[in-house]
Amino acid sequence: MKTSKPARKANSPRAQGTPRPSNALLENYLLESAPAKALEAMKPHLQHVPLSLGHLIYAPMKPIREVFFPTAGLISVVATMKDGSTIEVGLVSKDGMAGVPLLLGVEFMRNEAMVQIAGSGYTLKAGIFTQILKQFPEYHQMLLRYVDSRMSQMAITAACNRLHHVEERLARWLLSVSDRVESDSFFLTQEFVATMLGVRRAGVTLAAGILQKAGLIDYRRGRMRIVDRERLEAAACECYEAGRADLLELYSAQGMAPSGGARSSRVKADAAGQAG
Amino acid sequence: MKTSKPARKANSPRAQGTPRPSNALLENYLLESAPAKALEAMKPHLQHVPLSLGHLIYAPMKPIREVFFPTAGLISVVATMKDGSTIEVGLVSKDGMAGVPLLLGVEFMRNEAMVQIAGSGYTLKAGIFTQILKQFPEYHQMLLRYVDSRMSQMAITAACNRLHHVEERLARWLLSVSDRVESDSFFLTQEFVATMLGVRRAGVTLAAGILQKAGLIDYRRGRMRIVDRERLEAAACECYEAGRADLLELYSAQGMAPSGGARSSRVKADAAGQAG
DNA sequence: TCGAGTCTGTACGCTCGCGAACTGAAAGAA
DNA sequence: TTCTTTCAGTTCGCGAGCGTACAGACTCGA
Repeated sequence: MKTSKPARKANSPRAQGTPRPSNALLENYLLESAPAKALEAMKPHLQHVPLSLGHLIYAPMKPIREVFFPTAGLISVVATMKDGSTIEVGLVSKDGMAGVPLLLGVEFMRNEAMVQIAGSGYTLKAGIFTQILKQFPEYHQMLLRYVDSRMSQMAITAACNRLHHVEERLARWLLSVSDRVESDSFFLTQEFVATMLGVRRAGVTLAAGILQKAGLIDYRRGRMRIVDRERLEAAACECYEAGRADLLELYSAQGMAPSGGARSSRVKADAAGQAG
Repeated sequence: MKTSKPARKANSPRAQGTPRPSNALLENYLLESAPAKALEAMKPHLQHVPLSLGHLIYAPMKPIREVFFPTAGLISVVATMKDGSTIEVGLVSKDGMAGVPLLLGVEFMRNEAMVQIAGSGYTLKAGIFTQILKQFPEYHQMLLRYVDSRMSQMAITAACNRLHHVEERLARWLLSVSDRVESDSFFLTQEFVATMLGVRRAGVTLAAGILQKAGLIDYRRGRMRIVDRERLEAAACECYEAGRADLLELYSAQGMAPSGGARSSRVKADAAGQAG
């Protein structure tokens, strides 16, 4: 159960420092791995903007005015019921983009999307983006693979939501977030987490308390820190590994060169091992 | 609460008899609404095959050899956990296709797919299908909208799985199935339903019992019948309406001309009414 | 330094759904 | 017919998570 290799530099926010080959400065994988010409065409229209905590990126059933390529922080796609209860159905970070429906020829969002961890990102006007897709079908094709990975994550989430317990789900979720923001500590209130997991705030307190007492995480007034990643992974449900494997899949298919928690080399082996 | 118009011919499996304009003989909306040339190119390679109950269409993590366009019956995409627990993450019928990843450039399924209600459908070899997509980008684009609708359904399901109770979910699910097979009665064991909803079999018995006593459904040894659709809709969670609105969305965008439960004209109004 | 606002810990009764049985009933085969 | 198999109904104790409420603790700004 214990991996011999140092799977991840613990506690070091933004551990990677090696610049990526070509378009590394952009700090968003979907932009970085764009064909050179497509990127060139986009560049003049890319606007780097801050993503501030809680900001509503998309309102449900409203047209998509622009797409977002985060470079830091985290965007959550959230489903809201009539009675106000909510739950997360998608997670977007520097390894992805918000505004996926545009890739499928649909011009509005069905769910709302909001900034969950502050950061920054590039925006691109919907019209221009659509143009780019037409102009560079290889890029469009690349991005469609990303859609598949999002679908896959959603399928896992759908199952996880039903079949697993709060504590495991919390562990899974924290790990996923950590992977995506490439840091072991980040700002999050329990209230917020509860919204994402679709449980009571008090439920999160309880679950987080257990994880904290066990020394897996450290939680203090909005600041969350993963202390023992190994054991937190053990505490998470299988969905974490499954999701991570999917991401890796995507990365290798796209020729991306990511670094960090979601990309430790043993994942692939694990996933393959349990496939049979 | 009661609609004046006869929203649906009750108890008559396959109630529609009016042939659809052009490619109506095909009985699958995604085929029927294909551009004429694309369809022509596909036709020689389409094989009409029976879909027999329980048949495994796709195994998880295996390459997609062929895509399926059902013409009757129902295919479920199911997520299975290590411990054997399962839950449905997608529903495919004559209004859709199985093998969506191919549309996104991914050549294997992440989840398994199986026949849940016997029927029939067309198969098309993956290689040929991929060719067609390249050759007819308009058709590919059309199908991508279908992907969006599947994603949307999945998002709803993910939320529903977490936030709603067995009884409402059962009602929703039965209605969805009924819409898709275009019949108010069909064969289903409680065991099977439990698998789809991700609950115990006994849980389904209980929920189904309540619905039956209330006179909404009629359930007898594998045969399921919707008795009072109106009230069953009222018993279902909001997710049913939401999903139905999405489907309608898709149909109108694609210029499809479907008939049956999912398409009663009042749906649009309802959906629009609650959008604000 | 104090107070307002925000976030977290905890408690209590309750409901839903679980796991694990066992019984009964229907359908199909011999 | 009788036997076997499959499906449905029901029970029981149990645990997870809910809704609600309140108290404590931290933070920030006045």
